[in-house]
Amino acid sequence: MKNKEIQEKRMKGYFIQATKEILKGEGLKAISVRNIADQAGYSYATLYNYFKDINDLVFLCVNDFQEECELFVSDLTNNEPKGITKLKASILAYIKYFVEYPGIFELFYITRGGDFGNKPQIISVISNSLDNACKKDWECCLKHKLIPEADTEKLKAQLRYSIIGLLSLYLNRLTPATYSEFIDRATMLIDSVLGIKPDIRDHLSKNDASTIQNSLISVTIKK
Amino acid sequence: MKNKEIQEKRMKGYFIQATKEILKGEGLKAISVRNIADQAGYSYATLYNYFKDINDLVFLCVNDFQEECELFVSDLTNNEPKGITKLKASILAYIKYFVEYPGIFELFYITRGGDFGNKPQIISVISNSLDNACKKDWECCLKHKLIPEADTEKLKAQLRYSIIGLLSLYLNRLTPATYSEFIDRATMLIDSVLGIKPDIRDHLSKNDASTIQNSLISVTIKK
DNA sequence: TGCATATATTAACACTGTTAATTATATTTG
DNA sequence: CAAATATAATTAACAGTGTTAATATATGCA
Repeated sequence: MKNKEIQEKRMKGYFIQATKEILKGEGLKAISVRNIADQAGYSYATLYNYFKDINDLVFLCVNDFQEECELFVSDLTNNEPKGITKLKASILAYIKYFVEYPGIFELFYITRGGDFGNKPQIISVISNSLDNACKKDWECCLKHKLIPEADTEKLKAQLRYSIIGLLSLYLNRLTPATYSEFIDRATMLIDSVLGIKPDIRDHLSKNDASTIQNSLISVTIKK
Repeated sequence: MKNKEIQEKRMKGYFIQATKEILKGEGLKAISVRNIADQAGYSYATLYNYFKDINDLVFLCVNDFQEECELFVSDLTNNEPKGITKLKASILAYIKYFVEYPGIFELFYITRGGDFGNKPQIISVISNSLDNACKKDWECCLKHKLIPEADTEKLKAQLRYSIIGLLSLYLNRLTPATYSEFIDRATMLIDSVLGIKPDIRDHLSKNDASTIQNSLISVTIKK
């Protein structure tokens, strides 16, 4: 029965779409079985014919949001000069995506969705979320030897963890209290992890896409 | 009326104690007004005579847990040789505290408790949680110039954020999947932030409390 | 069309936080 | 000490939550 599969996929799509809209709009706190079903135009119990529980449904949105996030990042950093500067811009854009959609941050890093053991694919997407959003930039930096290959994994890990922490404190604990202060700290954090000196060149480089800049090698922790 | 104040404080204490027990035991998911009231030996509505809502009550536990955490850290690191080694051990102990009590981690860094604007004291305790748990170690390292003073704030920030992220991924996303792997990553993270080279001395140093070791100065990002 | 199957819906259950009304308990006053 | 009052604790109720079982509706097939 091919029709059945098509219809089932369509139905799932309706619920997933509804869930995504609520998550991006009112956020995770507004997620409920009845809310989602309303938005999808069905009764709340119908949902259980297609998903085993509400977590199952909610976490299916992760893939779509990761795609959207990567688009968001590349859109926001298109004009940046390649190299460390663009890597830094991508990380900042990644941060801004989750500030714009706090519900998606909760979904990715906060909410405990019960039995994760069965969904290694989703866990993998989440764990590699930042790395994938900056994939091209890392490759570029490696290719041009702007970052020692031996350090990349350490740096990626440091960035992955510290940016989750930074966002957690800001979104969950209002620390720091203002957005501009938050962006300042984010910038400082990225700079200090990547070993970028606060420099006037940082402000000029946006309009200077000719050369690849800021080699990291000279300022990295030595082996 | 002095008696009234004493009695009120006592009553609050009963509920706070009950909340702490549940948080340390079954965790935050088991927290409910009726649950807490049961544990305290009162009816659920009685709770509202002493706390404006359940968040108000739950977040009053933060202070106690921070104290307990600092004790936990100093107990676990008493035998470590002072200096970078002890600082590192303290950070690891801090991590272990929250792995032992995931509910307290949720309370500190995850749960959104509504109107935080009115509780800057609690926010402050949370924001400075790690720094305070390692306060003496930082002071020692600074005093003996094991870490350049100019770098301390950056390093503290990096550690603060990345350890929250590390714990989030492990406790919320089971990444990595095993405890030993997690501890490995935690160790690597601390080492790479503090600039400690993986070294045999790390394993020997536990029984060598004679000297202060591992000066950071020579391996720090240069100014 | 009539029947069988699959799908959608309503009803119900056990929870949640919170408030209002009610009962029980202390305290103060005559 | 007894009665009136104030205070504290309790139960009842409401509007939510996720989930399941029973019922109603629509679909596909002979």
